Amino acid sequence: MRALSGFPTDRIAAMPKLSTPSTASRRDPSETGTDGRILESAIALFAARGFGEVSVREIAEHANANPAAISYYFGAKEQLIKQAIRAVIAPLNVKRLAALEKVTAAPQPPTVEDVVRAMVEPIVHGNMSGQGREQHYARILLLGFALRQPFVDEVMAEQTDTVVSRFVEALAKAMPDASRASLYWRYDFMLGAIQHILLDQTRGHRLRRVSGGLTDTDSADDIIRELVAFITAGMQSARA
Amino acid sequence: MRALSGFPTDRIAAMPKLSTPSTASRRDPSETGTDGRILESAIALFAARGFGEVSVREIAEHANANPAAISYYFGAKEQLIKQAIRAVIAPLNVKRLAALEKVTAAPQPPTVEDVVRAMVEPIVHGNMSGQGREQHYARILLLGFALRQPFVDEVMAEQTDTVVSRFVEALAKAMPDASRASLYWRYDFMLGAIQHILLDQTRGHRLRRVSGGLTDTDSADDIIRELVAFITAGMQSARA
DNA sequence: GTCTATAACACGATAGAC
DNA sequence: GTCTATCGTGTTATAGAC
Repeated sequence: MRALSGFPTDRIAAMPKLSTPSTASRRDPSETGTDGRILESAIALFAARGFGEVSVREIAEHANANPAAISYYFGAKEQLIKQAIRAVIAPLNVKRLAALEKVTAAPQPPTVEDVVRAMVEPIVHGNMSGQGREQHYARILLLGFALRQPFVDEVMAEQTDTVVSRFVEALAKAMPDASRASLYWRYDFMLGAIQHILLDQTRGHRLRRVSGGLTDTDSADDIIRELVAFITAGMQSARA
Repeated sequence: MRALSGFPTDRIAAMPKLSTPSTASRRDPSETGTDGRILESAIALFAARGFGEVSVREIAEHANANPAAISYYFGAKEQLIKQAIRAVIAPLNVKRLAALEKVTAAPQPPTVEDVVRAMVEPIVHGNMSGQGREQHYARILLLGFALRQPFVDEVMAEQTDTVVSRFVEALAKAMPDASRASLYWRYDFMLGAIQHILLDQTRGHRLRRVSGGLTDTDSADDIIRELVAFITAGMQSARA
């Protein structure tokens, strides 16, 4: 029997060296150094199998590093998880906000579809590109939700709070008659729909199977087309 | 440091006694016996903290049973997880199908909203009732997705495949002009939106926080009203 | 049928040499 | 800055007494 271990919840290992001044964001790991390799391995392995199911030993091995290097660079496993979540979400947020900027820069207000596309396209393309950290977005986010630990909520809030408000603001411009409350609800529904369909790949293509092959959940174009149509219509519902 | 262990992936413990003939469904645990108490404890603890984060020792302790009793009744932890998933999904499926039956029994075809309500209301009420196994639906489902193990896909398929086809069938009656492919896509988006909003409670009421209190994610009525409006409109999108 | 006791093993973290 | 060796603790699963 192989025992799969998790991470500590009742003790926080002291972080050596790197002084962490104020916020949760410590120094970014270098791209090419040992710390960068560890982070990259951690993201890939976590995404594939889960935070608790992957041991730091295994991560070190995959990164051609020593187990002790993880403690050295990241302190405890919890910090490594936090960094992994941040490293996956951050680049996607840059793209999302850039896409939103583009559609809200014009003098005339954006359409609902413009705003929805600014959310959908970067996520779907990033998640399905097959390269880069963003390809693990849906899985890492899911694992973060599943973990249900305060430190996850912290890093999520740190990374996404401004994205939410910027998008809701843009939606309000596109739909001046909608209540702010409804826009927040619908923003959440949008994220849920996107997140869920992107996971179909890692769930044995369940939707493709039950639909008898009518849906190709490996096609980014199909997913985007269907998501945008559904969400745009949902956003503009007159009722509620 | 507390090591949080998972479950075996490379060996399946032999199942004593209970001969398991063909399918995955062994004998149902009794309601009141030791096996029933273990299952109930497992569901509650798993839902709260995750499959890998809860040990069988802890489950046994919570159920006032002996650790060995879990091996005796369920074999390995994996079987206990499987039973827990089944026990949470099954009663909800009964309610969903009953609600669907109700709206499709009439001679005239159901409206889209009728069908959407038949999906949304049982899940939201079940999940937010604060009692019964269904209250753990969203969490257990999420944890099953996160686990990404074939045996999870099996039990999910066993439990939900007929639900999908029945609902898509009903949607087709309500929207005779929509393509079957689009209905499958949209069914999946619907589930994603429902699943995601129900998790807000266990994520520190993130939506309520970012919306400045405009959204009450503890109100089943509010959630249902907003979900039904969004999904019904999304289902009827003309494009894509 | 239920429990005690334990086997066999993996984990995270770190001390200390280099 | 990196590695070896190890500590202490947790885990699942089971053998064998009752």
